[in-house]
Amino acid sequence: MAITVNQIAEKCGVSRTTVLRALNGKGSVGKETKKQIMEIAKEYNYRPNLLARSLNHGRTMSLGVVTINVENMYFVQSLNIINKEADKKGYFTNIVVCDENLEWERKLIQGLADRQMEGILISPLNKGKGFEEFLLSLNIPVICIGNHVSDAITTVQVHEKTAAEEAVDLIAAKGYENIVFVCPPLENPKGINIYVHEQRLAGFKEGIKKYPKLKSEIIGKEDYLPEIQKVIDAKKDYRTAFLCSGDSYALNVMRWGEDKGLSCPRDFGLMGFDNIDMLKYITPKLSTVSTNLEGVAVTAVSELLQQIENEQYSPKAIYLNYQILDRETL
Amino acid sequence: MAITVNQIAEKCGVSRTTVLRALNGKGSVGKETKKQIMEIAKEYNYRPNLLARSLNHGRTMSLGVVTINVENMYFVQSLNIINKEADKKGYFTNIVVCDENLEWERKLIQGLADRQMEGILISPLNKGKGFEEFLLSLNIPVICIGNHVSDAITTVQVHEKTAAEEAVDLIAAKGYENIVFVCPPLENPKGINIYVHEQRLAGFKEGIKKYPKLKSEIIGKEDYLPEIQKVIDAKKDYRTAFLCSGDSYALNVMRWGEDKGLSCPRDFGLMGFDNIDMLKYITPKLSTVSTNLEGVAVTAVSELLQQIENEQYSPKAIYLNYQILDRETL
DNA sequence: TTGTAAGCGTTATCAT
DNA sequence: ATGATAACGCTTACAA
Repeated sequence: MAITVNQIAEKCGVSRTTVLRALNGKGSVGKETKKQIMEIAKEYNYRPNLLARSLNHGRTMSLGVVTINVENMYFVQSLNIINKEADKKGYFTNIVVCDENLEWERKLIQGLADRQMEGILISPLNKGKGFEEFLLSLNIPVICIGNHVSDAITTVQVHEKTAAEEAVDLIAAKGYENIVFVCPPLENPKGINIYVHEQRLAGFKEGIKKYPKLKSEIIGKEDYLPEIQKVIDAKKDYRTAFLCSGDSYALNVMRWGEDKGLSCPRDFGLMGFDNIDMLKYITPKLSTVSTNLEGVAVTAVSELLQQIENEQYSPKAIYLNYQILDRETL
Repeated sequence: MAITVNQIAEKCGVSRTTVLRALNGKGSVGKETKKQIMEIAKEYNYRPNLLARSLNHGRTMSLGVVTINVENMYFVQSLNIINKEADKKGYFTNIVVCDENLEWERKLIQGLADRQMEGILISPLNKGKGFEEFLLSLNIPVICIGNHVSDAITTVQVHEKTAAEEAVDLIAAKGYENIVFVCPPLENPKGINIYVHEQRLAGFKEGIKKYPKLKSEIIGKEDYLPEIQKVIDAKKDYRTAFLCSGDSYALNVMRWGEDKGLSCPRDFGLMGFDNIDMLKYITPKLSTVSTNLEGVAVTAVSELLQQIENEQYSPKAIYLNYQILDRETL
């Protein structure tokens, strides 16, 4: 459908080399010849076929990004930033979405690699040795955001563990006597990568050690609202706060509370993780931990490009600063 | 870095044709030869270069999707659906994001076309004759979602105009005496495509005609909250409802109200458009119009694939059903 | 069973 | 100023 250099050459009765010179402005071309070439090119709306070009000089100048279901919107937010940063350096960003399915994720990553993306950014759902080998077999730089897969693959993250410790500090300082950590299932039957949650949990456990009088509990179930209910029902004369490993959990708890006529911080304290964008629409303002999405995205892209452009690179673990946001729910 | 058919052929001392036959399981290959080829391929993790393959048979089996800033999340929601539908038919989906910038949008679309996407899905920010010509110059099928660009380009949408009329009916039936339509700036200095809002506005105007006693007003400013304030301040003895052309507007109004100690429906009625996913986290439950994101996405993909696969196709305007959702804010 | 040759659209090198 | 040729990696006839 689209016109090619060869076709232009034929129409103009010159060789394709001449056409190229005219089009790309390199080398010298007869004035009249050039004019005619440019006219035809314009008329038929010539555009270079980037597949062919890439095939030729072995570079696509494209990055692949695997993102997940909108539920976990904290990653979706980064897409714009990634796109902008990549563009600054002349790279095109190809995003694919993976609806929380391990097999799909691999399939999509493979699809990106097969399409010759020069590097891949991913907040992985998969984990383990097999996945590590898979990523390494791609033979292109891969950067993990948040979730860690292996030391052989660069991860950009915030120090979730100490963030959780500080969150505990804050909650304790506010005078809560019982603190409940809410996170995804830890037994994790599906084998999903919940590294960040594990880190936060570790931080939580570490954090409460400092407060021997503090009661604590961990809720790590798919169906966590009934457990929350139990906690509230059992509530005696002490104040309880829920520290949720992810703002969505916290929002669900908040919504659940509203249905029961409970509000925070009056009836219980509530704190999330991630500081997702939609929080600005939520009342009361959720206290949370900002995991610095923007910084992580910028760093991840810059690191990826570095790995692409330097023949030699070594995997790293990069930590960015987080921020404890004490707002209205504690 | 990755191994190619030629390299395998060389290693095995056969021609690349033989290697291809072994790899693709077509034609007959000597048992031993095949075994050796497969081993080398496995060892070096051979994967066909899809750029080369596409270049060869003129098909990429890929779709491009242009999506916008997460603010307008109503489109982001569709991505998963689009991806799944495309995959069912064997297509790969490449998403790019455009942060509300007219130039960027064109650039990204061109980038997708240059990379030989076979079709493009877009909820366009651009509009007008120039943009229409641009899209047509791509020479590949383009489907617009929501916003209309030209009759020469297929649009999939819901009937926003009648939806707005019905919304007015609902609000009037609830006994409101003053109804204020909130939408983006209509003078629209940036030349952004606000077709859906224009349609809704038209529906609003049509709708109120049926209720001569109903007071009404239109707020179409970037900075609309002060105008809302004025409406509330001027409020006499009649009940006011805000019909917002987009749930984000409604949520902002709700948040604004909360800051002022006002709540709906006690102090004013509130209704949105789109039924974006995050509404489930919002209290009180926002009354809104479901613009059937899922249906639109599925239809758009199926229509796009049809246009890709049939040489001859004619642009259409496809309308899907919407749904008035009367919840708690009216 | 295996190989040769041409082609997809672009680019780079070397001649004329 | 212009052209011929080979190359990128894969595919598909068409031989041998």
